[in-house]
Amino acid sequence: MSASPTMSEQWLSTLQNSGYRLTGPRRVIVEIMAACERALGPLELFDLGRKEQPGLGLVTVYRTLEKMEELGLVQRVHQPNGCHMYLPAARGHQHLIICQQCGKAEYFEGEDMEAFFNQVAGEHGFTLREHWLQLFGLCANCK
Amino acid sequence: MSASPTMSEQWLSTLQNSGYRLTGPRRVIVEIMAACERALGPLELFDLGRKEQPGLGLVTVYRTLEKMEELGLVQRVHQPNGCHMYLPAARGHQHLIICQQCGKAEYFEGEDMEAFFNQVAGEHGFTLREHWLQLFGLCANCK
DNA sequence: TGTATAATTGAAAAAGATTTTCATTATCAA
DNA sequence: TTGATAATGAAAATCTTTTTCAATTATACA
Repeated sequence: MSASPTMSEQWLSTLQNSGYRLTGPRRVIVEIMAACERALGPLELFDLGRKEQPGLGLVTVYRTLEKMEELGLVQRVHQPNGCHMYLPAARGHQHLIICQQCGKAEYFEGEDMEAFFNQVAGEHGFTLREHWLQLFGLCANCK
Repeated sequence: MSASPTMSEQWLSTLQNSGYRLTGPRRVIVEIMAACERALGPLELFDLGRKEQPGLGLVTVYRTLEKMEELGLVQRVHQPNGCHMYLPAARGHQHLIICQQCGKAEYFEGEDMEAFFNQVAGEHGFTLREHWLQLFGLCANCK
C-alpha cells in the first residue's frame, strides 16, 4: 500500500546491512520501537512484544535495544532512578523534554548549544566526548 | 585555628538544624564529601569512610547521601551506566563537566540557559520541573 | 533445494547497585 | 540520668542488567 518504505522497514534494512540477521523477535521489537511516540523501558517493550511474539525473551529485548542504539536508530533516556528508557532517534542526537507522568517525549534543537558546550569544555581544559541535556516536566495532557 | 566555620561544620549544623542527629558515621561521611573535589560513588565513599570509622556500614553511606541531597548539600551525578556519584553542591543547582577517566568535576554556569529551557518547555506545552545538563569528557590531566 | 556454519535465542544464573528489614546501639531533650 | 526514638550495621531482599550455555535458526553457498 505504501510506496515509500515504512520506518520499521528502514530500520530492519539498517540492521541487515550492518550484518545482523532478521529474526522474528527482532522484527517485533523493531516494529514497536519504530512506531513509538513515548519513552519505553525494556520491560514495557518486553510486555508489548510478547503480545506479538509469545516466546520472546527479555534478554533479546536488551540485546536488540543495544544494537539499535549502536546504529543510532534509538536513543537512550536516562531516568532519575538510574534505569533507562528508549526512544526513536529520529534525526541523530537530539535533546529531549520528557513528561514525568506519561513518558511522552518531544525533541528540541539548540543549534548554538553544541558550540557553547565545546567552548565551556575548552575553558575548563576538558575535551568534550559526550553531553546530556534532558528536560523533565509535565506535558499538556498531564498537568 | 580557623575563625569561620569549615564547610563540614556548616553541613553538620545544617543536618542538626533539620532535626537529624550527629553521629560518628555521619560526621565522617560529611567530612569526606564536604572536602571532595571529585565525584564519588557510594562504594568509594564507603571505603574512604572505613579508614576513619572501621565499623561503618554501606547502608549508612547511602542514607547519609540521601539526606545530604535532600538538604541540597550534595548533588547527584548521573552516569551513563545508570549508577550515581555525588559531588558537593557548592552553590545550588549547577551544571557539570565531568572527567570520564578520573571523575574530576567542575561546575559551570549558563545564566541564560535556564530561561532558554523554560522557553523550550513552554513551546512544547510542558511545565518544566527538572533539568539535567552534564558534559562528559577528559580533563587536562587525563588526555 | 539442501547443508554447513555462525549468529541468535530464551532460560537460568550471575552480577551489581540500591533498598528494606530488624534487632541493637547511641543521641539528645527533658 | 533517663527515656523516647533516631540511627546503625548485617543480612536479606529487590530490581535492573549482563553473562552463560545449550538449543535453534537465518543465511551464504554448494
